[in-house]
Amino acid sequence: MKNADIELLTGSAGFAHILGSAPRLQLLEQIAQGEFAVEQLVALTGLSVANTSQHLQQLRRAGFAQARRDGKRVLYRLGSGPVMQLLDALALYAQHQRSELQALSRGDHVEAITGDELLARLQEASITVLDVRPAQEFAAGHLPGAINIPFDDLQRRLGELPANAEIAAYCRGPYCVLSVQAVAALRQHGLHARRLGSGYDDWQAAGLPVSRAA
Amino acid sequence: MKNADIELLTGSAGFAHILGSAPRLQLLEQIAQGEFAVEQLVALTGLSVANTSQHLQQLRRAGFAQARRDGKRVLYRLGSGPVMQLLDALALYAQHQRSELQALSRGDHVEAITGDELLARLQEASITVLDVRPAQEFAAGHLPGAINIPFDDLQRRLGELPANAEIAAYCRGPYCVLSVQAVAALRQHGLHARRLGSGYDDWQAAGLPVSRAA
DNA sequence: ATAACATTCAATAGATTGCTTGAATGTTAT
DNA sequence: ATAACATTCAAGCAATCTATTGAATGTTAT
Repeated sequence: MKNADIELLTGSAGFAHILGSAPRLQLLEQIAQGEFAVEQLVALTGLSVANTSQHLQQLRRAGFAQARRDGKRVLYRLGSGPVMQLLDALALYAQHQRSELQALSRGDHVEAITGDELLARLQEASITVLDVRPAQEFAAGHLPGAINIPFDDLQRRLGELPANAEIAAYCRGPYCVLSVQAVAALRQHGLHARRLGSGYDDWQAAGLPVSRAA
Repeated sequence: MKNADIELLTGSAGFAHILGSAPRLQLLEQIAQGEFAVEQLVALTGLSVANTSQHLQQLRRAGFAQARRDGKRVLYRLGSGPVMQLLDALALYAQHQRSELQALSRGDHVEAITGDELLARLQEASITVLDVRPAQEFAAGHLPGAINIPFDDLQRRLGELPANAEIAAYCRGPYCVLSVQAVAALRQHGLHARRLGSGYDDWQAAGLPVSRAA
């Protein structure tokens, strides 16, 4: 193994270690939504002031957070690098594991539906395909017969979905955060939803049929 | 904050904590490339047998690895969930931070190039645009005038790139792992490369011009 | 059965981390 | 200047994690 790889590896481990703490993740969740002063974060997380400050500084040293002074308070915001992507991947993984555990304990298989099975069931109209990507991406190309409800709109447009038929949700990649969250949300409302194993990109790359425009 | 969110959060922290150890990351790197017995992993990492086994079991409990028995050895492979996506995001972040530190110490700005600037410099032909996505994705649509060298081929096709002109590399998303690695590789070979701030998806979504076919 | 082997379990000492407390820094208002 | 405030620094103890050791489990070959 090359030296540079090992360096990168220990670096990665360091960053992961910083993320391996619930209080720090909670702080990151907060400052991902805007700038917050330490005092506010203390109120939101229930930690002590000094403790919060120290966590924030670990986040800052790792580049996960940036700080700027405004008067006598210090405002923290998310770092400029690909922080959200990392946090999303982490949340996605946690969600995936949790749902898999639940599935095991229920004997219920959350197995993602495959492209072939989907095509077959589309022809007999026994399944509804849901595209949770933003409307723009949907317009640029989507699976045939899919209906588009961007994830942000999902909660208030649940009524547009059939209550009894099966629903297959997808978005861009095979492990898109949105599609997993969408399936979780749909199930919470009693709908029979599964996730399409591959995302739109894979579908397209495999040469399967796509539609354009609405 | 909702209760379910906190649960997911502590879950995420747990997973991140498992990743926050260089030996474990090294083990994951190895088994990401296929199945390995404990003995082999011991040889590759230099850890003790018992220690390796314990790390592997932590990885297994967290779903990062799976094990199966083959005769008197136990073979480990990557878990079935979105493990690689998480590892990639982590490696990407580490790489990003490292290059940013280097840039700071050199006073050199690795600032990603913006779409507007790229368009302007394309018109005066003072820049070469490099698409490092797989050929299939490239064929489905790419930036005007871009040349396609998939990342896997980059090392042996370096000669196709202009030695003096500036190069802007991109792939799918704004923080695509490939484009960052590509820029790093190009710079190692003395080429003047930058990363396009947005990826192809963003470019397309912004309504900027694209070409199809080669 | 017995022996040889690969892996896992269990227990321990050493190091690291997290949270608390009290003092120090830096900023604004009086 | 002085006081009030927000944040950070520094030290200490409890809790946790790591790597090591030696024994235990399970598999194959003799």
